[in-house]
Amino acid sequence: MSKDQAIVASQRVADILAERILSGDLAPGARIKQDELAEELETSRIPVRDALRMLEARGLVTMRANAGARVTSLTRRDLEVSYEIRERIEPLLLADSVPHLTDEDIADLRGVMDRNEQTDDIDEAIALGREFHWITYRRHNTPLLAQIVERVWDTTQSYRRAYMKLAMGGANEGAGRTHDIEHQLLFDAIAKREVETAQAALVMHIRRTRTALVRYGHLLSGSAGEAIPFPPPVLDAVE
Amino acid sequence: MSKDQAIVASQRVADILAERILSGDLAPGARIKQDELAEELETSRIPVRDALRMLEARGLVTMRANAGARVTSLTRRDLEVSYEIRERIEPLLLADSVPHLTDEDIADLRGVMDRNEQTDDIDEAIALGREFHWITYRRHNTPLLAQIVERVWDTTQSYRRAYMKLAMGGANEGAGRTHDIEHQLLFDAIAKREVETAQAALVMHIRRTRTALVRYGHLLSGSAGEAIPFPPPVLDAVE
DNA sequence: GCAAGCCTTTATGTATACAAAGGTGAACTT
DNA sequence: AAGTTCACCTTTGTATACATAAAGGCTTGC
Repeated sequence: MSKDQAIVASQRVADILAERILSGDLAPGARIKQDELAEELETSRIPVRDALRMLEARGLVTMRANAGARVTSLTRRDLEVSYEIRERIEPLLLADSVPHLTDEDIADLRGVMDRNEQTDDIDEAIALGREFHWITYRRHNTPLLAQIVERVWDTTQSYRRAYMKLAMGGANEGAGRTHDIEHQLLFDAIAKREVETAQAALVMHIRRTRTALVRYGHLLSGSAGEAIPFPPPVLDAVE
Repeated sequence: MSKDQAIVASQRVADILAERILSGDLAPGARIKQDELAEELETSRIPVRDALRMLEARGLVTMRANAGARVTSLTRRDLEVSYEIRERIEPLLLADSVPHLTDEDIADLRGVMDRNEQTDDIDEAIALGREFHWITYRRHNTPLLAQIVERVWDTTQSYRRAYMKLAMGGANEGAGRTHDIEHQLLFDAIAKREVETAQAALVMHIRRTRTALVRYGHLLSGSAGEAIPFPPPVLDAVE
């Protein structure tokens, strides 16, 4: 009873699949075959189907009857809108959480920032960035809102990674630094429990990320920007 | 081939179940047994399970391993937050749609308003109100955003109905009229393609609905307002 | 040589059957 | 009499097997 050992197969499959998608192991648009997964994870197709549906609920996977499942892919427009959504609703979540954050939470935040300064691995930086924000949301009392926010984070994570690898890879050293400074601003406001200041810092942070991402967007993709229904991946074609 | 004849069983089941939930036939918190549904709809439990997962993706159903599925129920807090979310993201969807609305769309809007004035059946008024707003969103180009908005509408619909039956039932004749006036304001702005005015009207409309709903909230529910995890329904206990 | 249609192949959708987890009620103990 | 425990029963989770639809390659005709 250490934690909650994978109780049901479908949940176990869902966890593994989610990890693969979020880690970038499976890129947006990648086809997911039920048989393959079932055999690899030594289970039947039923739990796999269940898992796919669960991930569809999280927005990570898109299914179409008789046509299989794919890792959800976004158009450039969807990606941009995702950030506009975040800009508008994450301040709500933040305000709901900040007043209840403990000193220990603040210490955790500082810890994440420290770890972030000591790494230059992009994948780790992605994970730490995510951890940072979710600590700030840790004491929320609005599961519904948190669920929506998490969904947007999930579906955009692959693109965020693609962007960062592009942006960092170039001579663009300043980008990461700006990001860190914004986190610092957010942290300071949170540490002082200044909710509105923290909200403002968060909005600025998300907005700047969006504009930066849009500026790189046309480099990332071959997409015209039209809303393409299903099969064609937009960025990061898997093959 | 009149429309799209129920192609796959799971989709058919999902459609039927969704209709029952949205119509109020199944109240929040109601238990859904796979066997029952499967037998009634003359299919096996597999498509039923699939359908439940689909509805979980839409937020209409909440599942827990080994404990069954229930119609999603919201706490008072969740309900209030839902409206705060709507207030912040629906203007985005509206702005995305209004510039592309055709004259025919405008005519449809007027038609819905007319039909609404001629009815005093609450269930029909609910449906018409929903139809009205979704016509204004009809020409959007952001499926992801629309999906999130639809989800919030879906999960709150039962509560909206419960509130309206309470509010209208009383001597509160003015509530419905206010609602209609707000729709009229929104319509006028849209007809003139004044996006920002329309957004302002929409925000006002949602905000007023929220405050009205909160004012009645304590009458509707026995809930203390705490976020209750799973089984206990909050409003509209089914038995 | 190219295009179109049929056929094979492959993957998904569904049914039946069995295993296992949860909840409920009754009986027994304190 | 009240609380607790155990067993049964209900309901969900999973595996195997079969049906069906989509996709791609082959053939055939022009």
